[in-house]
Amino acid sequence: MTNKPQFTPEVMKLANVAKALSHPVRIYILQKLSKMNSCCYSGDLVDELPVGRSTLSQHLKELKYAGLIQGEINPPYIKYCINRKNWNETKELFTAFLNENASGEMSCETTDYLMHK
Amino acid sequence: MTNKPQFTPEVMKLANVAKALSHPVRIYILQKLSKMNSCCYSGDLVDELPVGRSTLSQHLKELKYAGLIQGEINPPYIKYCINRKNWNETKELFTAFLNENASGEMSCETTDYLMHK
DNA sequence: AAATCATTTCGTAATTTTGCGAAATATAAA
DNA sequence: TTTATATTTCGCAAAATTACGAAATGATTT
Repeated sequence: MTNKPQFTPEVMKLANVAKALSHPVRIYILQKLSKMNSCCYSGDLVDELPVGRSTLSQHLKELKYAGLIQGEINPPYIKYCINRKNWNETKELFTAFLNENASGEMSCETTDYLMHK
Repeated sequence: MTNKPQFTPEVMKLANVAKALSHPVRIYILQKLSKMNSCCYSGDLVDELPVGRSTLSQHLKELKYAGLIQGEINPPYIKYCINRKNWNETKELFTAFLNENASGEMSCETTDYLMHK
């Protein structure tokens, strides 16, 4: 049996956040909420997006489940805004992931120590 | 008819890259290839990951399709490494996305200009 | 020419995601 | 109390993702 290790928590976190970001509707919402640093309502968003109300609601639910946004009930509206704390954590997680490489310019073409023949 | 605009190319790019990153196997591969700034073979990876050879091959194909890695045929091996150019573009794209917010600490609790009542 | 080797492609099954409209919920207004 | 409003949940269908083993590919060794 070859050993088949599990993924580290960091790898799982990155993959899960990436999944939450993997739909244009959800990117749009996060971009809007983080850029303006403000909040908005499902009803405002539905006019700007090519999906229906129930579909939008599902995307908001997913973002909420992923911890990236939070909803504040303000009847009959629900005000959504960025979850600042988790958003900042996500920022750090991704920044670390994207900048892991040694700064050197070593590339495939210049490294042949793995070339078999 | 309420106007239902399409997504900007930037939003689509972000969503597509996020989709490519949305599986732990693919995060693991990218982490390894970018961190070491080196290359590796499908056969080396299969022992480190809890998936079979054909499944791993599919994940590599997806990463290649997304432009994040490239394969160099070196029979009977195929050497995979990061696509440096696209990886750097991705880095910039995500960094911009994650840092779009005005640096202020304004939060949901302090912005009530949208509060209805 | 036959056997071997690393890898991919194919066919298929199980699961997840996405999307919609109808119905439900919960509050405010008439 | 009825009506209207904003939003979600439900039930369902279509499409995409994930995974596997078997077969194919393409080059090398025997």
